[in-house]
Amino acid sequence: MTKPAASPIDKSFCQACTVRKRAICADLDEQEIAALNSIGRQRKLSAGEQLLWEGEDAVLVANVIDGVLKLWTGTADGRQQIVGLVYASDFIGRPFGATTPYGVEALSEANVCVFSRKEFDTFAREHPRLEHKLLERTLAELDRTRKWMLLLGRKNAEEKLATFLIDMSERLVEPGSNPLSGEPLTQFELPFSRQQIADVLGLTIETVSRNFARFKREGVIDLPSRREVHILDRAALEAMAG
Amino acid sequence: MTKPAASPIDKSFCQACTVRKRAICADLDEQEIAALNSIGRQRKLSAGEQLLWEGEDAVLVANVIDGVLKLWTGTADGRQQIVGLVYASDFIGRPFGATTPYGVEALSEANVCVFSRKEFDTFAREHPRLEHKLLERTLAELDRTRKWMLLLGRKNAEEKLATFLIDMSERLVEPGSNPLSGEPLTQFELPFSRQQIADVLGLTIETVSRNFARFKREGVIDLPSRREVHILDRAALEAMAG
DNA sequence: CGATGGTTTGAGATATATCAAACCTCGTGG
DNA sequence: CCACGAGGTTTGATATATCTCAAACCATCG
Repeated sequence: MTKPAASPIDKSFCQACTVRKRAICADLDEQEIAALNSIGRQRKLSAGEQLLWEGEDAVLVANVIDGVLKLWTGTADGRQQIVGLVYASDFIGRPFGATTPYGVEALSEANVCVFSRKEFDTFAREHPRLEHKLLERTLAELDRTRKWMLLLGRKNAEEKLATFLIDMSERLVEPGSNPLSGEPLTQFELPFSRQQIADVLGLTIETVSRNFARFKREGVIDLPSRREVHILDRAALEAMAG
Repeated sequence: MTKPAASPIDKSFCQACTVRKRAICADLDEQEIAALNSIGRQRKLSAGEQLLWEGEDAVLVANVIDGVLKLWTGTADGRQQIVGLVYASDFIGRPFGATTPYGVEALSEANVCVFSRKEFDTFAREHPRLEHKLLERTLAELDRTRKWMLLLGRKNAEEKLATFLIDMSERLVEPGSNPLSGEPLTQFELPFSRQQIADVLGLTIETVSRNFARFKREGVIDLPSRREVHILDRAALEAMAG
């Protein structure tokens, strides 16, 4: 009903959206969705394409429809740290803030549902249910981020990589299956290069590579190709994660 | 007006609260404050006292009235990582969550304004302005935490300590003066032991101590006593922070 | 096929951890 | 008032995990 075809997104878009029930829009009714619809537009990103730059004006926010993106910062001399990974149904950007606090770059091909930050802010303030969803998500993300600080500050390379693999096996479940309730995967394809894994874990590419090799040698995992991982002995891996 | 003396906190309490204008309660009107008042109570913590334990049921949330507290996690074998520091007007605890994700311990004597988590959740859901404040605060905290990941993952000991000292000089401003608009301090007393600094930075106590000594030897800072710091050459310190 | 970019493997350097002892500081009790 | 003890801190000597530099390797794509 309601809006004409002038709407930036086909009005059937949100209804067809694969993450509709899991993203922050989940609690909105038809009318609210239509209103949100009218200020959003879909955008396709190719692997390696950057959506937001650290320090620039916070012009837009977005929902991830599919694909994987990294949030990153770095030092002046080029060292990089990945400070977050976002998957389908996750939210991107900095609402209620003037500047973007970190860069956002697609690691795989990705589709995102983009909003002007200011328009989104206004909409959010008028829709407490949306703000509540956003709050729950932000609180969960903060918990996850703080847990990662233990890894960065106190774990050694072996523990870091083991933790990373466990984490991936739990997060790379198919978008179809319900997110956290299911079983973790025993085999999966990493959407990251070795360098990106190093930038997540605060290690060098060589240390990552050597530990992968060792895990394989010890029979804990198998590596059929560069990006495929089979977990052969999950208990051992969990023990290594510390 | 409204409530009788049976209220857990004297109804004049919130009005007299020193963080009233800076905490998440800031946007509430008199009536709302009174309602919040009726579910909260003040509690005094002595240095070293733990308010929340990681993994336990999330029973309470709180506002910090004064003092400094640490948020921390650790590994099974006792390594510890401080994942956050909270000061006057900051919010503590995990609303809308079943378990407490990290321990909370007072580093100095502290006063906190405590609420049952469930009652607070209910109140928050009925008061979007409060939820909005909480959202803004959580988003800011997430930004700060992610910035700290760069320090933990990619900075060396010198850069870590320099960054820490700069950060402290900006955050330990008197509760009276307005929080972030003012000048950073050139001298201050750290509310942390060397071990706690090490646990913030992901270093050992010896490495922290050696770098303090070196900074002093190089004339960048002075250390009149164990916990006092004078910044003698802020520009140099900022350059070292990377 | 040959070039290219990412990855693995190796040898060596180095920052930080570890282990250990000496050193303050401050409160307590003789 | 001083000696003592305890906890935290500093300093030193050594070990080691991880980084750095460099070369070989491999997959992919024209």
